[in-house]
Amino acid sequence: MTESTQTRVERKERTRRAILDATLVLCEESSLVALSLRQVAKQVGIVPTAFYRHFDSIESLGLALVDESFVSLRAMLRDVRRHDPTYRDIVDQSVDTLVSHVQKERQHFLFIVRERAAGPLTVRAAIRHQIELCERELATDLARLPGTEPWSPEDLQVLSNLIVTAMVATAEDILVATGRADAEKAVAERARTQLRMVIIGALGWRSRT
Amino acid sequence: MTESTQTRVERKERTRRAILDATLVLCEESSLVALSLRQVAKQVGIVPTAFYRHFDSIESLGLALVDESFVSLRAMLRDVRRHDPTYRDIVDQSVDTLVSHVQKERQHFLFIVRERAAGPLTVRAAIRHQIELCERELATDLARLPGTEPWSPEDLQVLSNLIVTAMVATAEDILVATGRADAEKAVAERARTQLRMVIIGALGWRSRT
DNA sequence: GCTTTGGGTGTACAGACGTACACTCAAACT
DNA sequence: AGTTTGAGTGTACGTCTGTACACCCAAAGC
Repeated sequence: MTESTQTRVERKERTRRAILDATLVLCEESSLVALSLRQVAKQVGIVPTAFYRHFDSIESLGLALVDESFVSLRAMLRDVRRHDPTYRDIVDQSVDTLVSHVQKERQHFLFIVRERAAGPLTVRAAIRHQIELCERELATDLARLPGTEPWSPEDLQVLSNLIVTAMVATAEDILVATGRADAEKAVAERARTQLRMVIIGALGWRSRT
Repeated sequence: MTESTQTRVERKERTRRAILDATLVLCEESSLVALSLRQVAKQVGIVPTAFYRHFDSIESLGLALVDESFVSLRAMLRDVRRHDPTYRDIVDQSVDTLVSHVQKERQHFLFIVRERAAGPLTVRAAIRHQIELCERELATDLARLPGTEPWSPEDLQVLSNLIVTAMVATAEDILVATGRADAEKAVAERARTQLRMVIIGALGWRSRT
C-alpha cells in the first residue's frame, strides 16, 4: 500500500488539478458555455458545492484554463526559437514543432480554439489578448531575421498577424485531422507551402509609407 | 388596418422565419450548444412545443441557419467577382466588399464564426464543408487571373486556403471591432496589406513538384 | 357544408440546474 | 492537549429543462 498521507495544500492542489483536467476532458466535445457546474463536479468525483472551494464560477475556471493553455503554447514558441534562426529549413522546423505540440497538448489547443470563438466574454478577451502577445513576440523574432531591415514595425506586425492566423488555422485543421495520418501530413505540407509563400511575399514587399 | 388574412403556408413560413431570426439574436451573445429550446420559443413568442412543428432539434435549426448564412456569403462572393478581374485595385474592392457585407450581415457572420468552432458536430461539419466550397470557388477564380498560368491546381488550392483563412480572420476582427470606426479602418487596412503580401508571394512562388 | 389537416396552446412531469445552509473530521496552529 | 480551519458532504429549495399528451380552431380539401 502506498503512503497516502498528504498535507492540506497538496490535497487542495490535487483536487484543483482534477477539476482542470475534468473540464478539459468535457471541453473536448462541447464548450464551456454549455457546461454545468454539476457535470464538472460529477466528472471530478466531488459534490457540486465543493466546486466553489476552488473557483467561484465556470467562467473563472475558464480563465485558469486559458492561463494554463498558454503556458504550454509559450513552451512551443520557445522550442521554435531554440533553433538557429538563420537555418534554411526554419519553415520545416517550425511546422514540425507546431504539429507535434498540437498532438501532445491536444486538449489545450482544442480548448483555446473553441473558447476563442464561443467562450464567455472574459475568456474570449483573455485568449485574444494572449494571441496578440504571441503576435508581438513573433514580430520581434522576425525583426532579428536577416533581410528584414527595410520593414517598418507596422509591416512586421501585419506580417506577424498573418502568420499567426495561418498557424492557428493549421492547428485547427490538425485537430480535425487527428487519427488520419494522410490528412495530418497534408495539413502540415500545406502549412509549409503557405509559410514559404508568405515569406516570399514579405521579402518582395515594400512599404508604401 | 392592414389586411392580416394569410394562407396556411404563409403563416408557417412566417413563424419559421421568426424562429430563425430569434435564434440569430440569441446567438449574438452565446452559442447554439448553450441554447435551450425554451429560450428560443420564448424569444419567438410561441409555446415550447410549437417549436417541433418546424424543427426537430436545435441542431437541425442550426443546419438551416448554416444554409441561410452561406446564401448571403455567396452573394458577397458574387459581388467580389462582379468587378473586372483585371482591375488593378481588386484587393481594395474585395476588402471593401468583405467589410460592408460583414457589417450588413453581422448576425450571420457571428453565427458562422462561432458555430464553426463550437457548434454541434454536424453544424461544424456543414460549415467546414461550405468554407471548403468557397475555397474551391476562389481557386477557380484565381486560375482566371493573368499570371497564374504556371501554378499547379494544388498550389492554387493552397493559396486559396490561405486567402480564405485570412479573410475569415478579418471577418472575425471586424465583428470584434464593430462600433469603433478607427479599429474597423485598421482591420481593413491590415487585410489589404496581407492580401497584397500573399499575392506577391504567390507571384514569386514556383512549385517544387 | 362537412370533414380533415396541422400550427399553435396549456397542463403536466421527471430530471437537471445553481446555490444556500448546516454538517463532518482531519490537518494545522497555538 | 485543545482549538481553529477549511476541503468535502448531504439535504433542500425554487427554477429551468425537454417532451408527452390532450386540446383548440381556422384554413384547406372534399
